[in-house]
Amino acid sequence: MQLDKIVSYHKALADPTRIKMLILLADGELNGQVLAEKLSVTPATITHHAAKLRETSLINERRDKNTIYFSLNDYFIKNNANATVQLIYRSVKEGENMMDEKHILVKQSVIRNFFTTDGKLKSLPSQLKKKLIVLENIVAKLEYGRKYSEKEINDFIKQFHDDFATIRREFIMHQFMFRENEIYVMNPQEMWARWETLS
Amino acid sequence: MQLDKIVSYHKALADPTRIKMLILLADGELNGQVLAEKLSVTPATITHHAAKLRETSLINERRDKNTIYFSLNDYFIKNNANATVQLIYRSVKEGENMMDEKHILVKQSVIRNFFTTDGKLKSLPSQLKKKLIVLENIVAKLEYGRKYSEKEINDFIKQFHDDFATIRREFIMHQFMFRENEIYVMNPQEMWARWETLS
DNA sequence: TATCTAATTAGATATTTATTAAATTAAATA
DNA sequence: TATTTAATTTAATAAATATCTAATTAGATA
Repeated sequence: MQLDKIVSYHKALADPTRIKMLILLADGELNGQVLAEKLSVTPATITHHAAKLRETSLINERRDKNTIYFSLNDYFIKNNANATVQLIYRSVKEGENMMDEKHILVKQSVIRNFFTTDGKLKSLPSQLKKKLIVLENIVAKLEYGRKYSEKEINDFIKQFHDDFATIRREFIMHQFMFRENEIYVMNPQEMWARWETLS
Repeated sequence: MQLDKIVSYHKALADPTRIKMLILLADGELNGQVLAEKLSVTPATITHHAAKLRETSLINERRDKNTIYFSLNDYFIKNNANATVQLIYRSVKEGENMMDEKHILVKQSVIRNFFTTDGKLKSLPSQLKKKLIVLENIVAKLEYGRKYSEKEINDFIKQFHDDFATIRREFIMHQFMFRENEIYVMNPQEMWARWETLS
């Protein structure tokens, strides 16, 4: 029954250590030892919490040799443009009242670092959070509601970067756009959800 | 610190009795005795849970003589347009109650009208509410968590209707599924945020 | 093979919390 | 005033859970 899923979901987020884990992971993947160190708990405690977060699909895991790297589940980022995610993205280690301005500064800094002065994209950041800022900055220049052909999208992206195929794929993967029958449209939710999440 | 607020918020929603209370209150205000009766707990338990919901501003109270009526907090309604609230409201808007079977009849009626006896879709309803019922009924037959190629999705849909392209687009548009890089997956939220499946 | 490292499991403990019965409070009414 | 009704508080209990230490597992490497 879906009631249990709702309760499990909120239980997963109803613990300060787990929220802190998510905040740390929002900055990039980390393994158990490092999480334990940063949160001042033992690795066993991390295992315990990771299990809870995994059960509700909030994190992913990747194994490299005998180290397991945890990361935020993209789903979580995409579908939770609410206060919790805002906290996870803003709060972090800095002071709390600076968060709003701080985040805008971060965003401006990312844009400054990854775009040339005449608006071309130098390269796509590998860090998820920065990548989303870059993609958002590009997609925001599309006309909302308009349908684009694949060629139009390619031409549009080429204004910013030659590798239009990669960026077009990122739009779809991160749901900045939908594609159907070779026609591309912006995700309508994009207009507010993404902004809430990132700004 | 803001972290505590977030944790408290999720703790408040991390209990089945409290979620049920909110679902009941979404239908209109109720007093403690009635809530206790409907939820099969004692009034003392309602007092306990009401305190938790009040602490996180999820409910309001109104006194009339010596009866206290609880209701959902407007703030909660307006500022929590997330899956949990949507579920709480959806269940009410459809005249649905956890103990009530009326919504199942509505769904069965739609399914009877739009599907043939051997499970084929006659046509896609134009009315949104009915369309969602139909789409839900189809998508529920997919394996949760499995990744499907475009061809697999097409073949799957063709079991129900020839116009797989339209239906596939509807899946994406209404976010019953995600597509990433030619691979389709069910929206994980589907598991609990949308209507419960028939079967 | 033996050893090292990261992660998990098992067991124990302390804390939180959901629930109830019983006592108490607060307000209305006969 | 005495009674009734709804809600709360109190005290007790049971269940869940967060955390730790110690032991164990799984992989990689010397």
